[in-house]
Amino acid sequence: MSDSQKFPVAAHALAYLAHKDAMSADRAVASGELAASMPTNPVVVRRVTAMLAKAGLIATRAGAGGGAWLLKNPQEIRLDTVLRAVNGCAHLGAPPPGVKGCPVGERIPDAVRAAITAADAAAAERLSLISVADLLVDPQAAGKAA
Amino acid sequence: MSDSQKFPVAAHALAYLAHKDAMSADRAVASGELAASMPTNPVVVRRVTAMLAKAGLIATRAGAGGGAWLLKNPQEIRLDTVLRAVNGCAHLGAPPPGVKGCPVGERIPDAVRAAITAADAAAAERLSLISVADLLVDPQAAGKAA
DNA sequence: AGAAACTGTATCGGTATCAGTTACGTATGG
DNA sequence: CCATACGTAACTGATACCGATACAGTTTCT
Repeated sequence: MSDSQKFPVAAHALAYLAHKDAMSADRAVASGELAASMPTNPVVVRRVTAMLAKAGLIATRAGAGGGAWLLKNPQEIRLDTVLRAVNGCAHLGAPPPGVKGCPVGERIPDAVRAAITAADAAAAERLSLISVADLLVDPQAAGKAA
Repeated sequence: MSDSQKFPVAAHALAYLAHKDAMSADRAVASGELAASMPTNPVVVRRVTAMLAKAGLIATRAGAGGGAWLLKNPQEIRLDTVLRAVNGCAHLGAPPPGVKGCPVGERIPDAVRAAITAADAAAAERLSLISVADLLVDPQAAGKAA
């Protein structure tokens, strides 16, 4: 999998909630409002917020006046957590299975897989340096965060 | 774009060429042989080797006895170069365009884009520590390379 | 109680991408 | 001349995604 917009949508939604100070049920933001700021469809937003809720980053409530709000401070929500919450990864592809019997054909896929895993971990580690709060201060802050 | 197998195929092909000591035209390896070691289709291999040739990593020659061979030593071919040669990237998705007029809705996409770019760069940097030669020594070497 | 707002989820259609295959023109070597 | 092999185009089937509609269940307000 992966040219998914889930991660960008999730990051945007969390930043929006942080900006709106949605830290409790009485300040919940509806999916329609979040969707309007992307812009995208409210259903797309709800598909993502449902995953974020399962990951414990936000809470949601149905019914009039319902919506989503943050369960943690924006400074404490790291983007690698967000990425994992929406099942995203820095997918570079999976190695082909390799061929039995050929000693080199058998081992290369494992080595390639190890390289991909290492790159994936490096991307996640970089994202762990960025918090949702960093997304609000200025467009360059996220890239500079260290 | 991007759950592509291009990067794994490219890495596998280069490692195979290195293993076969294909360092000159007279040791060229045909796409059929490369494909057989993945296994995949020869055309899939040629689509990738054509890109690697354009990037100057290998050379290819048509006709009987033709095929692909390396233009650089396996130790000198870094995996980030390979990834760029096949137009791959650690795709985490692209931010939605954002909404004009809303100050927060306008800036968040830029911040998200900066975060994604940073993660992508981190993945590439990690790959730059791994050479094609590292893929041959042992399956874990690639992950350990530093 | 009834209306209105909102979530979560199922489903469907349209679009895009990819792997694999076949086919063809071109180039190379015997 | 002919077999070999690359590069590329075209087609197919599979897969994934976004967006939209629909609906059941939940919550608030009057």
